Amino acid sequence: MSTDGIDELDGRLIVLLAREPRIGVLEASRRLGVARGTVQARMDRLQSNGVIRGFGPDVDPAALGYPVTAFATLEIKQGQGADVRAHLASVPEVLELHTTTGHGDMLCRLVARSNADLQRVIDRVVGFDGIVRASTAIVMENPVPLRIIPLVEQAAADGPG
Amino acid sequence: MSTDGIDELDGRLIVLLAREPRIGVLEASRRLGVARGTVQARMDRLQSNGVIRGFGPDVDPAALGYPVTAFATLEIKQGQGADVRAHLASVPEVLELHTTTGHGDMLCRLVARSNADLQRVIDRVVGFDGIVRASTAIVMENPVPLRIIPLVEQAAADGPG
DNA sequence: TGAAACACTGGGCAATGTGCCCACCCGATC
DNA sequence: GATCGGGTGGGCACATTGCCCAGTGTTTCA
Repeated sequence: MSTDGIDELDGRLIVLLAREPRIGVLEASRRLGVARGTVQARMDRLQSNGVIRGFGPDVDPAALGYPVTAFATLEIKQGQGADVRAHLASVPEVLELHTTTGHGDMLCRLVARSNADLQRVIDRVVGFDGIVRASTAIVMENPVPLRIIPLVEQAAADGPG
Repeated sequence: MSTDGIDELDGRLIVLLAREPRIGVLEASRRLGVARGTVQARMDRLQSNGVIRGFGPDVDPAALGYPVTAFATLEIKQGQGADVRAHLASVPEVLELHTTTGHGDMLCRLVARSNADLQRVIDRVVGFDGIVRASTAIVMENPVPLRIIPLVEQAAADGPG
């Protein structure tokens, strides 16, 4: 079993990678003041740990032509969960989907080309038998974009284990 | 001004990068069947475009020891927006924050070490003067993790402009 | 107390990829 | 008919990678 948690060096490495993703192993080792092999080993471990899932390109939907983001809370008909999940997964504008506690609900993140287009997306999302009701909140501002650095620093400070 | 939208080759490149983030420019050019310089130019353009924001490590909070995710809807006292934003930004467990239409609200994504720990996080989040009320939905399942590939394919199919 | 296990260091190697050139070609534009 | 933008295919020096090694300190455990 991989021990949860990261130590201080792991933390510094992840933060460094987050801030300057294109640097290589050698440069990272210079910045961190450790040997190259150490960085190599840490990165291997972090990835096989699952702490670092990958280095996918961070694509901005707005720059793709989808500047509108919204969150939709869905109420699902009993027993229709699997069908609804499959349906939502087939809609490209659904960027993520969670099932949550509360009203036996789902929460999904949507994007659209415009407010008018959002209507089309929502119609497509809710135009499915298993969905009883949907309430949508349109995002106006994003004061804190998805981030991980503060949490990494916290986790590193708390120490491994 | 950069024209919104991507063409079919951009799309294939992004999808390729998303699936195999560690491949280099040369390998990408081989896979796509184009010259290396083309890939180089496309990547430069996509990044200065803002379509690709970067290649940050994709860190899994669960593997850091924060397996619990929740979404909190916050009701804010009039005029306290800026203070609340600053307060939430100072909490590491707040991974993102949006202001939304609806009840003049905010929506934030939280993580915690456990359900019990979530209580601590929520107390910290809402223990601030400008926040009137909070309702929290704990994530049970994540049938569609944050994704971008289907949207990229859609955008590429729709063509540039 | 001794031995083994582990992580890190610092170094060396061949192979590969990178950044940066160039000349050339082609289609669209004016 | 010329120009321009984007793609091609090639070449170059240089840096980096992946992989090896032996040596060292620290911790763990018998």
